[in-house]
Amino acid sequence: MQNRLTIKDIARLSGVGKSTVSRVLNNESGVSARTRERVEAVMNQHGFAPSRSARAMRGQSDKVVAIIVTRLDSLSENLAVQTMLPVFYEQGYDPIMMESQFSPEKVAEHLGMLRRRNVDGVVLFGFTGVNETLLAPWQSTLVMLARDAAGFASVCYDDEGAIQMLMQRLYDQGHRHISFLGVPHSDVTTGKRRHEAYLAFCKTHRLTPVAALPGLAMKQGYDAVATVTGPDTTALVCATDTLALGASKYLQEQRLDALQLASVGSTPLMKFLHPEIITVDPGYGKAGQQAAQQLVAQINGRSDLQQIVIPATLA
Amino acid sequence: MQNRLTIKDIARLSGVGKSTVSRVLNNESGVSARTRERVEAVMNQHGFAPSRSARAMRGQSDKVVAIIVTRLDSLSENLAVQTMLPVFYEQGYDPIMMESQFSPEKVAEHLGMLRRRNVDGVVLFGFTGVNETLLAPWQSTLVMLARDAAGFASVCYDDEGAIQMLMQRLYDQGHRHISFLGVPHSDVTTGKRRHEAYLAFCKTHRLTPVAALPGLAMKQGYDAVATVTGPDTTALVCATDTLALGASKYLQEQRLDALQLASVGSTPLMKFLHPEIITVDPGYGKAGQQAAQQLVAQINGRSDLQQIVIPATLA
DNA sequence: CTGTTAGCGCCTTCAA
DNA sequence: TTGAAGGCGCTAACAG
Repeated sequence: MQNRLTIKDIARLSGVGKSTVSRVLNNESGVSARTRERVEAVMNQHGFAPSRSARAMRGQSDKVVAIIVTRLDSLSENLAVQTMLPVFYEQGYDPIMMESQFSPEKVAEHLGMLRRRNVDGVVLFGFTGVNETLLAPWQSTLVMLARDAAGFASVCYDDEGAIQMLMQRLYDQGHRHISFLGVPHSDVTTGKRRHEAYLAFCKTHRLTPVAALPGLAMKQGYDAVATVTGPDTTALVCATDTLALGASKYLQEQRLDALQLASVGSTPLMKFLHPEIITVDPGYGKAGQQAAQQLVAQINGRSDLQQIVIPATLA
Repeated sequence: MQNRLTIKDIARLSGVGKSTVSRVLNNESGVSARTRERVEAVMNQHGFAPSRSARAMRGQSDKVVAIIVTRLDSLSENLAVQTMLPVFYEQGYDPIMMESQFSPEKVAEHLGMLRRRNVDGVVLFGFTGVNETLLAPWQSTLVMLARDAAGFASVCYDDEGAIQMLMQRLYDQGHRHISFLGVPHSDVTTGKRRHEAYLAFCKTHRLTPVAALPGLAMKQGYDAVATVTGPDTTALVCATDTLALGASKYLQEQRLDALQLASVGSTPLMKFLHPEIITVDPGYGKAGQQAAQQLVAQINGRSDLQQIVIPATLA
């Protein structure tokens, strides 16, 4: 890049010493109001911006964080990332993005690179298989999203609450034969917790649970519908919007209009394509914002490792 | 971060001078094989990684690039970003992501920040309204995607080719009343070019063009279908997958199964949800990769400003 | 081939 | 309240 100004230039231009400029730059006390004003004037006039790398070198911090999403095209994760970006920018952090593609190896690889690169912190969208020992070095500078792990800060969704809300709503509407489409228990949050919340509700309300846990993919939802719907089934709860999309396609093809779908996750796509599906918003946006704030606070040593749970809301 | 090793440490540990270590680090010639091996051994043994900020300061380059997408949840842009990330990592660049949300002001804001940050280069997903004078300072370090602009490097899709392929396919299947759903001409590529390619094909083949250019949104596609379909319409070409999704929903609701849909953009979601739609792949993945490579080449002064066009392929 | 020396832009003592 | 000097980790001259 071109000849950028340095504090030395600003110092010369405003007739003071380098250190005074530095003090002004960092809002340090011990500079007379007049001097400060003058220096600031010169800075603005020339659009001066201090060199990041030079500051980083002295301060030991690059002001860089990483966001590791599972997939760039995850609708829910997108909503979370959308809200965290502004937070990071505002705080002067450069957020670099990476994709894990649900592969623990990729995470390991990425974290290795991030460590070598001396990054300040990481937001990691959790998934089944992330090895916690791998994360150990990041304990104080990592925020996990969508999952919790002992000893790590995290921002989770209210899995139980979300399912409960959907079930209650369906129950109130008179449904008594509600099936469930979910994810295997190896996935603790989206899989186990949501399924168990479903079972718990059934038990409490004396309903007969009928569930399948095929996985996260649309196709899996599509294929599994038949296995959980019988002649008297009136409603179907899906653990994720992706599953619901798959299920919905199946129902449409089979002309099973009568079956009421419900699902966790109300993304814009879902709401447009299938406004008839009852959805609950797990609070993706809020989660992203919270995660970013939590990470920044941790980096600055202004916060303990918190385990935050975002409340769900009926959409 | 902790006490990381420096080249000075490595030098001491391997009994050579700092500059020798530096030479090894940068694969410079003029180091005896034996010395090189020894130094490399020490480096590996200690997992040494040079300080980015120090190098940046010396070299005037932070090795940081920015990717400005229009929206994080754009399916097509996601596909492109997915392929460019690995390229940047491999070349040692940190890619930071930003969202323009189709707002020229946001772009201006982001570019300003990036300039102050002294970023090395930018990949910008173009859209209607991006002010070219705004981009002037980035002329040599910017690659525009999905649009071209005089004086800038760009990677574009083959708009004419894509539409032509769809039309030809439909024509071959016997369709003679093919309508078109597109985007206003203020959008030069997705709007004007695709529409004109449609018109051109109609002219050549003596078809009567029936078109509407509502915009990019799903809802707009949904709403506009009725205006371009009559009793004898047998096919409908959509300029984007988003429009096709909207149109498809309308057709489904109206039970207009007979109408053959076709669209530019074959994203995974489309292919799952509507395999019956004829799609053409504009080459999003390839485009991302090319854009990243082009940008890196430009940054290193190894390339002129090229205007690349990605060939489309029937999916 | 290899070591020494001098900064890059900034922050941090230490004197004045 | 201020300026001068030193050094962060690295690279680029210049000597050996």
